[in-house]
Amino acid sequence: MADDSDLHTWATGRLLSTAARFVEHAWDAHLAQWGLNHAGCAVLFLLQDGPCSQRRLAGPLHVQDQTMSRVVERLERRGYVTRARSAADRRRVLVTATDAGRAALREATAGDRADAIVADALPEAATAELRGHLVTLVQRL
Amino acid sequence: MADDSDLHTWATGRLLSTAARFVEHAWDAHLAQWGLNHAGCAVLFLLQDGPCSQRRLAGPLHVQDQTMSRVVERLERRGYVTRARSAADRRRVLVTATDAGRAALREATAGDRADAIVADALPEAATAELRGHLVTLVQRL
DNA sequence: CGGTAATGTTCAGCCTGCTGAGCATTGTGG
DNA sequence: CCACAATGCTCAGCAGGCTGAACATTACCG
Repeated sequence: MADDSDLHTWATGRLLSTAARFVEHAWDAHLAQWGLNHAGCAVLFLLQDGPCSQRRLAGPLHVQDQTMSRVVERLERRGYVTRARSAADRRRVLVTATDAGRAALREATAGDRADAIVADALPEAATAELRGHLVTLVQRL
Repeated sequence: MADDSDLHTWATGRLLSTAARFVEHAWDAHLAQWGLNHAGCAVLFLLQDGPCSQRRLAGPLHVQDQTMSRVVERLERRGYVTRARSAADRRRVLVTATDAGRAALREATAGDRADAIVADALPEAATAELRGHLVTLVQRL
């Protein structure tokens, strides 16, 4: 309790990181059932629209190419994704979700479990406000 | 722009992590001038009240002991902190800020640079709302 | 056509986080 | 007093981030 009383004196950045870590941790714990985590889950989500190069996966997620390379490698090890050099442009690596990958994504995200984590701790109106401010923050940075 | 238009469809967790990463990155870039980062900076801040065991540093920051161990080790390498086994309880490691550490903290945090990062992207009222929701989230998780 | 720039991945290395396990010290109950 | 639990820290290893640098492929321009 002594900790939380000081919470208001923290820099907003630290507050943000801590909250993000907590939510991410809870989400990862749920995804662990399928050998997934938040990063891999986001990639599988993007792959629903069809195969995609690694760079085109990294962009929307605002992550470096090098980071994406390893996330995809891990997904490949788990058998949720296949990688193949593109025939049209041999620099590109085309990432494709496997049936297992699609199934895992479907099961893991069934019932909006992702947002339930936040929804359990925050009223709906507050969540909407929070999301709005976060979107603005991301867009401006 | 195509990326940001999809931002509203993201899970709140991903939104939170991305925003946190962005703010942290900007903050780290500023702290790099003194060979610091967000983690070390928070530790130096806590040490203002005097020497402290590593566990008592990890608690308020909601971080594992193992993580704190390495953050403090890094601060020690930079000369911002000294470590010594406690005489009263030889299990404890007493961490003490050096003059250099106190000076670095003072310079790095001068002018509220930490919150300026968020303040530049978000109006004051929105920041207050955001902070309120984050505090609630952390307390409930 | 050929040199140079741009593109897309990967490798090496660092940092913060986590888990799991080990180790020394201290506290405690029989 | 001594075995056993609790405490405080460290080591090993993994994962997601980042930077910097290398590499092959492709695009472009003189």
